[in-house]
Amino acid sequence: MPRKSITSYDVAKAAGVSQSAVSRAFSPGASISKPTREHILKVAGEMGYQPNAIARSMSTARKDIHQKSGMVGVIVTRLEDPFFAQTIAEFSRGIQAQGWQMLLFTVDTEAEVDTALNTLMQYKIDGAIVLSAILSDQMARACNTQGIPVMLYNRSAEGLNASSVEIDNHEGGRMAADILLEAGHTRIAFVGGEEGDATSTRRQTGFEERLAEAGRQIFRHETGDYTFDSGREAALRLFARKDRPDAVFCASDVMALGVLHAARNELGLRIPEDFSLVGFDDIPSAGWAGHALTTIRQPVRRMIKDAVDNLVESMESPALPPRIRRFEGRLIIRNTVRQVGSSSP
Amino acid sequence: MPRKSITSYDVAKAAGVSQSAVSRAFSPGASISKPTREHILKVAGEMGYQPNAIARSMSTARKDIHQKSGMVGVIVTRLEDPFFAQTIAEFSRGIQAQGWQMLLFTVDTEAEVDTALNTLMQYKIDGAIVLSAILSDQMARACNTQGIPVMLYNRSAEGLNASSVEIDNHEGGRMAADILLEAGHTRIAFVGGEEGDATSTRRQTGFEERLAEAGRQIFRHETGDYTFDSGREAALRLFARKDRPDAVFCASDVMALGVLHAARNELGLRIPEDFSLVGFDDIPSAGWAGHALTTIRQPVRRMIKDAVDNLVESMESPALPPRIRRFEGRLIIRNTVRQVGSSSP
DNA sequence: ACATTTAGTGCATGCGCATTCAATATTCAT
DNA sequence: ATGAATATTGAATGCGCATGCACTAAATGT
Repeated sequence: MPRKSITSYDVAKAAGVSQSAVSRAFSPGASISKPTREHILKVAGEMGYQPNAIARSMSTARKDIHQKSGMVGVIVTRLEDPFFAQTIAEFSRGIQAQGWQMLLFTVDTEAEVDTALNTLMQYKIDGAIVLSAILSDQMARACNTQGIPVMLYNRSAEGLNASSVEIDNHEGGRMAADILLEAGHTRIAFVGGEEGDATSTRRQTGFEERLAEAGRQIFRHETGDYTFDSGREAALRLFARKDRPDAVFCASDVMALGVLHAARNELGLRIPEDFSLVGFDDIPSAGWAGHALTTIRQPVRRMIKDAVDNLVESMESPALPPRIRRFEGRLIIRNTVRQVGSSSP
Repeated sequence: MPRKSITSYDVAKAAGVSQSAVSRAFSPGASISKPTREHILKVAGEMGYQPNAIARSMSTARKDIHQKSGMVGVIVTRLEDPFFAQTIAEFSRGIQAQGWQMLLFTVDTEAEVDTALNTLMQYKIDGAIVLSAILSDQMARACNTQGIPVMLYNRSAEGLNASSVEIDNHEGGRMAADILLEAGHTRIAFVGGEEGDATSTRRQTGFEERLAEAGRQIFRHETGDYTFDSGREAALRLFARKDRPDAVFCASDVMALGVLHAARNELGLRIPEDFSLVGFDDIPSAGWAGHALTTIRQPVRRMIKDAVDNLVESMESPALPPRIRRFEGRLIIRNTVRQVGSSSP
């Protein structure tokens, strides 16, 4: 039998003060004497009173200032993916550390982002983070109008009047090509994301650019969807033919691991003896001893700290202009690329 | 420059009706004529009006009925763990599918759960889900008083006046012992969670019980913290001595994979030739070809659907009594336990 | 045709809090 | 000690919406 919860009036009555006093007791920096505050806090504690964040949000909706809810909306796809899991975990900690709450919305396709953001905006979020997806011009403008800063993570916000934090995908692609070329590979395959996927496309472009500089081009191109299985299937297709690649670059570690497991344990191939493999992201499992995947590392911690800090700044000073930030990846050499000088298979 | 957002009054004026009419237009089942509703919806659409969920929540706080916010609080630890990532992903979809939003709170230790729940309650969540942790009696009672149903996932709510959904850990432990005994193992090690961890303890108890029935006991006991590295380190310790185990049961797949990688790739051991390995959970990567980990599967999908459905019911009918539900795990036989009849190492 | 129900609408109110304003208490400077 | 500046306090108000209530228009019954 749910009972009405305790309000500031109840506390005020019990403490023999006005409701205003109670409100002030719970507002850091408010004009109230120390003894009064302590007394109220004591009484409130005994009664188990907690200020109602919803009501607080209501009453801060004044003039033309956007009402503050203390919540940050986060929109994410494929949360089960290790890369996003890690990302969300970091975001959650970062957001909480700054005193905000995280309203999480999962979408299955990029097309749902606008709707999701709309829903979250009904909850008067103070800011939004969109992972690996982009919003429409229109939606970005709507957020702008409402004074809600938007942070795109893992995508560029160019031309959108939003902030963004991402890895330099183009340069990352170049790095991958670099090490594969250096190892002397000639039949280099690429496993990317779905047609039109911005991240994959950038990685591919950088990869091809570097290849071209060496007078080469992608030997074969397979399309996946960033899942392990899609990597596995790509491998099955790649090695089913007579003319096999001697190296594979995957647009993500998860897909690379799919290739790795399929190759070693289903096709009986050796890595790097039979072909070299390079991933992207450096998720935790890429470093597991049995994988030892050579990959391009994203400085996730730093990127997320930067994203959170920037978003918080924008939430606190709505006038701040958006900022687009690109981080450099780093090649992590492990054991899936053959050493220079080894003989070609 | 943030502008005041559009309110129902603005729409009312534009549509030539009262604010009440606008409110009714957006409330399914409210008393309003079809033409009026359609006209209002049209005008509202043109103006970009969206009802303010915060204000809506405020005004539904009536009488002694708890105010509804449309938000479900979710408290989680170790979101980066594949098991939890998958769990949260499912919960998120389930909660959204039923029209609720998810307010996510990450904690680092079980001790923070009470505080976290308290914070979430300030946001007037309509219900709470706590993953792999337990709340204090006191907190449970507080939720009860406020009419907030609590769902414990991966923990039993026995004696707590809360609902819970979990796997039968005891029986799961027995299953693991079963297959290991059947394979003829005699020096069986256990890698569990930290001292006092309820889940690990239950799995261990069931495991030992079955072992005892066969006149055996745990050969060696190692303690981990459910991370890959802790599994790896446990393996290093287990196989550093002369008297090595011939089988290892880990309280989680992640730790089992730590053991597997360390054994195969750092210690040069073969699985299952040198020792058998059994995990728990059946996370996606357990099934990867190169792992092929024999494990106890949790019917995650079903469990989460059950948890969400039950919580939603409780949120909609506050009088409903809590319900404790235990699911049965299933042994998934893959390739990390030696076949019966093979010779002992 | 008239009484009675029903549907549709607007007005007024309150949810719990922060905040402005005016009133009072306290402190400080001289 | 005494006026001025400052610190505390309470009363009153509004945030945006849902809803009880009163009232009118339409629909139904006899």
